[in-house]
Amino acid sequence: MERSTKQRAAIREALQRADRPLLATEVLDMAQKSVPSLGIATVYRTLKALIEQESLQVVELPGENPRFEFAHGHHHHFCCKACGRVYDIHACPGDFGQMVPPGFQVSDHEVTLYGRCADCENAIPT
Amino acid sequence: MERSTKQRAAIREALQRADRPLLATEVLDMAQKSVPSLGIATVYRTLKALIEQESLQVVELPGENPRFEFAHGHHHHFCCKACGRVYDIHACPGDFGQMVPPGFQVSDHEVTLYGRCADCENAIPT
DNA sequence: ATATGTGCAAAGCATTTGCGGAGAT
DNA sequence: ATCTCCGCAAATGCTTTGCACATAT
Repeated sequence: MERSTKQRAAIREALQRADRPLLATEVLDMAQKSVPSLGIATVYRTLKALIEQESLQVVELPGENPRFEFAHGHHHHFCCKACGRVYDIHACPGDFGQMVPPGFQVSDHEVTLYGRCADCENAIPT
Repeated sequence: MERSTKQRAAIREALQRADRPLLATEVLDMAQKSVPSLGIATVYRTLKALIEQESLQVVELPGENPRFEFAHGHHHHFCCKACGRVYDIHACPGDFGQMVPPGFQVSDHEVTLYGRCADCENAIPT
């Protein structure tokens, strides 16, 4: 990732503007507002490069395509079953060391919560 | 899932024999030992049906293809970074309700732990 | 001027689906 | 006999890659 191009700027900006992890196609759609000719291949290439340099992190939810967001420390995610939006959760339950059998060493963990976000709770129920 | 066929028996048996969640291709390979003509489409169709009737559950680890195991209650998984094996963890941290912003409702959660399993801890370090 | 970056289209994978024939009931 | 199931191959959907042209340096 050496040269600075309008495509890369647009992709960065899309990810920065969003307050949530974005799908590759969402990055494309948003970035195409500044660079209409942008292709999906460039999006994937740029995402890959940003991940390799650890600027981006990947958010993988079961059964869904990967989402991408700028790395901002250890956090978890909440997925709203009603609207599908994924929110960052900055709280962390902490250590899981005592959950595992003796001899096992926990170095890392991932937590994903599911439910209804505030917006959907307040809306008329299905 | 009504008729009983040798293909379905073989697929079931593969999943039952394994002491760990299996990839679709692993199910195929194992089941083909009893039914060599078995096709991958039948594996996917059968897995899908077993999931729908909640006999099977899907284990999705970030960046990996889904694995399948017979449902056996609420539990989580531990993935050994050294050997790649996936272990069931039957402990559960419990309620995550206080981790989310006000108005959010948590109905479900998933926890994946990473680290080194007892076998790899005892082996010579990398 | 040169090497990297981009867009397009084709290729790769994992998974799903349509269809005619095989098999369970 | 009937209706479901199977295997094959084609179709999807997401992601990657090859190539020729564009462009940042």
